[in-house]
Amino acid sequence: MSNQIPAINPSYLKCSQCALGKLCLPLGLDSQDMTALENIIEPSSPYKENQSVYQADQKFERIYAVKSGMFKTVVMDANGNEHILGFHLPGELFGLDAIYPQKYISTAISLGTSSVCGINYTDLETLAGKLPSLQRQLFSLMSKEVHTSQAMTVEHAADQKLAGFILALASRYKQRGYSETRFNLMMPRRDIANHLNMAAETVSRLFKRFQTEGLIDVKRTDLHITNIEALKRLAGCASSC
Amino acid sequence: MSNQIPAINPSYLKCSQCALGKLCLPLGLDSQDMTALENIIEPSSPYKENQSVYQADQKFERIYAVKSGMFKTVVMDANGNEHILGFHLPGELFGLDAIYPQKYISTAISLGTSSVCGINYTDLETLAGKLPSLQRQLFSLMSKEVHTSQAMTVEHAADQKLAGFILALASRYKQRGYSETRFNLMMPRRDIANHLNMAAETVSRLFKRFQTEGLIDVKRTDLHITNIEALKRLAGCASSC
DNA sequence: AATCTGCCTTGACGTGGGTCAAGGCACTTT
DNA sequence: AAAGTGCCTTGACCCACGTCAAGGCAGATT
Repeated sequence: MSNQIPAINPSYLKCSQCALGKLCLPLGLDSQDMTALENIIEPSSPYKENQSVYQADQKFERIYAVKSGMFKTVVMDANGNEHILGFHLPGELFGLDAIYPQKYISTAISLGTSSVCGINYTDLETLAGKLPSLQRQLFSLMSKEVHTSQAMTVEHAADQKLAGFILALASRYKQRGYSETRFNLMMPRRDIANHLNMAAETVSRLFKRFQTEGLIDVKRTDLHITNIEALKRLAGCASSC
Repeated sequence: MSNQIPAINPSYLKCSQCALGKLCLPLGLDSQDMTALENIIEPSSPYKENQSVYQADQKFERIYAVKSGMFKTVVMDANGNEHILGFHLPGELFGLDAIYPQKYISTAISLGTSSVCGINYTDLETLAGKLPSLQRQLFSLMSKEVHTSQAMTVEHAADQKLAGFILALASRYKQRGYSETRFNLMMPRRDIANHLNMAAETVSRLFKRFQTEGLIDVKRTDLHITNIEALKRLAGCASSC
């Protein structure tokens, strides 16, 4: 596992040329402000599967925006058990939880080939002080992050949690302009189970049950939601509506 | 339940005179910046037990800092089940999760007699753009909030969750200059259970087990931690270290 | 001082989901 | 094409914890 940012690929330099602009940090910035932001962004060339962007306990320097692919953030408890805090899709930030303690809490790992933009946090703070629209967007994204983590704690039973997880992914893919009802999970059952605090066997059995009940259609990591309304009813709407 | 801020009590006006200054929003501000912050703070006179500061779905206008007592934030799912997202101690902010959606997600309710400072969010944003130390403190507090919500998702078994909950309270009381090992829980068993997604009976049985094992000493809401190291070992340190 | 009310405790019982173990399926390596 | 590897599925079993029900205790009410 590497914790270095791979060499810069010049073709990836500009937020203004990035398809994710309208979801990511630049949301709400005019072209002049966006240029200022571009000057402090450090795009990376792709990470291969299972490479780490940063490790837990490492000194905090940058926050990261996902450019392509998917990343997971993982913590280890005192007994050596790993726990996946979350999965991060293109346009989403990670590393925000490191601001307060000034060191990374989790280790960030790529799922499949994936790339990020690194943003030096000191520079970002300084720039946010100058650009009200950037400051506003940062507060907004951090607020969203708080909400997302809280929503997860609401669901109770295993079927609710899994339904909520699927719906949260669906809604995030939809925002990004992908299909809400058909997408690739990217991560293995074991990772889903770990993230939701259940056994991989339970995920497998629930996928089967959802399929029998006509809610979804899964084959490996390829997921098709066939009855989104019923899925929302099952989830109790906590993560989604 | 009221959702009005009670009339201003002049004796509560100044952050600079507030014992919580070093924990709350003013942390890191010099006296000039603190004066600017004081001008946008709206202190409230106390809420009685079970009064609401704001209701879910209400338009977002202010974030709140706890001045005294304790508040809980509660959401209701589609099936009408309430879930307690968190408890808020003096010097802690709540309402931050409303920034992104621009409406309150939860209802905030006082536990016992408690008071808050309201802070108009638009004014706060404007001021944060002018005062780098305030902007920094806001980002830092929001990052902490993200971390807290995430930490909760790590614990797994009921005994780990309850141990983690006790330890998190202990550490927050310690930060505030109160005893780390002896404090008042403020909330009934039912609220603890709800927050941790378990039955009130389980909380009762676990309290008893912890007591038998010499970890704690509880009588109603009065809690005494008698073996904090063992409690930390049990929790797996996720919420605490 | 007696009754009421809300909260907590304790016991009995049932079940959701974890664990263990075996096998299947798809992709990789040779 | 055969063997290997990793992931997923399925079944059997069992335990932690939820649910239900009864009782205890402390503060409020009269």
